[in-house]
Amino acid sequence: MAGSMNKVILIGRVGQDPKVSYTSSGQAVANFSVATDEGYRDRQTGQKVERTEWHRIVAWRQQAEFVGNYIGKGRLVLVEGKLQTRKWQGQDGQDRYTTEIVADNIQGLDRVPDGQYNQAGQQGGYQQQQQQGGYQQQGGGYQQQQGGYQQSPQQNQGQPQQQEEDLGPAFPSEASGMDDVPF
Amino acid sequence: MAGSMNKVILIGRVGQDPKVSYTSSGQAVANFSVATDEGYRDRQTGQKVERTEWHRIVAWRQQAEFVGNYIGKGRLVLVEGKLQTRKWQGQDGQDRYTTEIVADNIQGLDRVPDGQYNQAGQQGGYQQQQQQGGYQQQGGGYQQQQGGYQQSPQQNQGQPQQQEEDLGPAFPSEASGMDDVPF
Amino acid sequence: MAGSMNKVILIGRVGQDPKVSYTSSGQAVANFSVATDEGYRDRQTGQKVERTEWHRIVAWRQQAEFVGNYIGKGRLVLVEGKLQTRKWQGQDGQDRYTTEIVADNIQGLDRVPDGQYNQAGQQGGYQQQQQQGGYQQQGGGYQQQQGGYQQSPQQNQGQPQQQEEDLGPAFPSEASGMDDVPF
Amino acid sequence: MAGSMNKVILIGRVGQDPKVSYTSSGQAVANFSVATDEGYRDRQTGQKVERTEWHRIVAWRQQAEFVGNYIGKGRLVLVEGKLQTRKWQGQDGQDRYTTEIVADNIQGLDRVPDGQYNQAGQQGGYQQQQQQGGYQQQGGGYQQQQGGYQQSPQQNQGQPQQQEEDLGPAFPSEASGMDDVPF
DNA sequence: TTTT
DNA sequence: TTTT
Repeated sequence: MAGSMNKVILIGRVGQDPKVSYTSSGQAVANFSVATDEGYRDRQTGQKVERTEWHRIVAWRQQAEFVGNYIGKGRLVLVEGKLQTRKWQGQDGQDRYTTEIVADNIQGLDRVPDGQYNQAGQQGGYQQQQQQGGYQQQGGGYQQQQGGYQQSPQQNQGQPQQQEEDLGPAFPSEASGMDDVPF
Repeated sequence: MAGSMNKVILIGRVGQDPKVSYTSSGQAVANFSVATDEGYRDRQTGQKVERTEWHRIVAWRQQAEFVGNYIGKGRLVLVEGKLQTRKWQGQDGQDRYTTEIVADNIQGLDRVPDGQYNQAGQQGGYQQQQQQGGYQQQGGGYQQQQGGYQQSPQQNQGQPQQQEEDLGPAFPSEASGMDDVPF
Repeated sequence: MAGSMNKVILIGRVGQDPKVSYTSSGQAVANFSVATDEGYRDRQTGQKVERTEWHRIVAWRQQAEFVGNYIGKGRLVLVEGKLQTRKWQGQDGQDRYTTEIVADNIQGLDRVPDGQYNQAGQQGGYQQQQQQGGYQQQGGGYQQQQGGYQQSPQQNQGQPQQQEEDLGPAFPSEASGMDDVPF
Repeated sequence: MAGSMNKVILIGRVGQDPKVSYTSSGQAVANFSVATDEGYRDRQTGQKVERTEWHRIVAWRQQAEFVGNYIGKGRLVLVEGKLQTRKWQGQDGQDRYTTEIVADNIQGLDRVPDGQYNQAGQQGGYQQQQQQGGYQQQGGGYQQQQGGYQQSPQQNQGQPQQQEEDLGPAFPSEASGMDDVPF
């Protein structure tokens, strides 16, 4: 713990509207992806190349609520957090590993599109927020989705990241029988 | 490229002596793991818990040479770099993804153990260095592994800045002929 | 040099259009200020307070040219660099110290206002750029301003930062007899 | 507050044993300096030059206590924090400005020298700690300096989060009764 | 999957 | 001096 630092700072664009869910103990968790771009000169051709890197972001509790209310597809965001690699099991029973940035600071760096944010703090509960047009599209939470993980594995074919199952389970102990999911 | 940042800063301990190899075009590449520790208080038990996170580091060219000469198992290091997720194929033919920190700044933060570093710059070539006791354990590089890696060059299509043979499988425990590494 | 890091990362708003000048050896240098905001809760009153911190930024060469062409008052910017404290002499002959961020990475995070940027790279020299409406307001450079520093000390009274003399001399060896300037 | 980042990360050596003091409201505050080194190649002579930069660090409350107990002259430390420029008045009545890093994360990166740390947590109060050889050299706090600092409380108007007596003059060489510090 |  |  001393003599240790695990810090990530990203600025990039959000790929899809974040998924906000709730654990069985009631903790909010948000998952989304951020793209960073890098320009470099190819060493062989000498040409400029643009390269996009995708990052998986996880936010908890108040950060997750903020994400659900204010962060949507296409927004430019600042994400500060730490790296965490989590183990889960593919359908073939083999171990898979996914690395994510667990965010402790998320900020929007551009304007919230008109009509797309939520007066969350002023108006009350989460259902209310959804009706007002918050960014999050899924409020069902993992508890209600547990059945779903095993019943509809085919949903994830060819749609790597934005289905319910996209990240591997948020709480691997609560899930089993996941599809193979890339990144 | 503008409005983008992809930055990682780690301070931690090196898990095993780095592997230094050379691509077929002669580029040095070093691979090693760094552990960061985090103390936190468990929300349910209220107890302090120590958690170790392992990070995969990749360094190229001069950084790789430096790593081979000065960075060994157990050293406390600073690593600054960027996140990069790379796709590879498991033995079952399925896609796997591995996230690494591509380092552009690596520094040792403690003393080099006596007799364990190399007067690289003063004495010439790489073979010479090895004989003097540099940290790297594998100087032969991936050339010896060609049977494994060069059979499927198409795996790396669309992976800029990475030679096909540069990094190998993400989780060495699934592959033959490599040392154990911490993850 | 080893075991050392000096890193600053700022995201904030540019206070005034940057000043771009040239040293006698022809190096471009840009100076500007960036405001960061911090919200905190006052420990005594319990109220939320917004606090603005101002940072002095210096950029050299290509970064300075970029700043002159694309960065103007009010823009949201990312600045990455290192801290540097520089000594200069006030009119009373006493030493003064000014801390600046020497930037190696500057990016605009919002849109360039219409008509306010410069096709610098495509159209040629610096005079040309100015006529096309680049952000920088001063192309004279320090060489031509050396006389001015001593001839018009009164210009700076009560205008702390955006006059020619505002930063203390960029190259203290080339200047003398400066006003007392607050940052 | 949103769209804002003010972050500093330093790794360097502590210049002198930190000063730990207490504000009149009982808050601990630690002040010390950290040196970072930078090697660069002179553009004119082509020679390698080593340059040392000194940074002023301020830590509050628990961080300050930690500093008093574990951080001493010569230690290699990690400092993470934010930039803050503070205004004060020189003996000539003129405004001076000092930029400091307000630390929220301080870690020692090398071993604590034998006999030089304090079993603070295990043994109780602060006086006890001092007698056991903690690093801090000044436990009396600014109370002893009231003659100098409390005469002009109005100097600090508009300086949130800073007690009037907390930091003293920026450049101790200009003030009486303080140790030499590196800048 | 984003965006310029 | 910026901006929300």
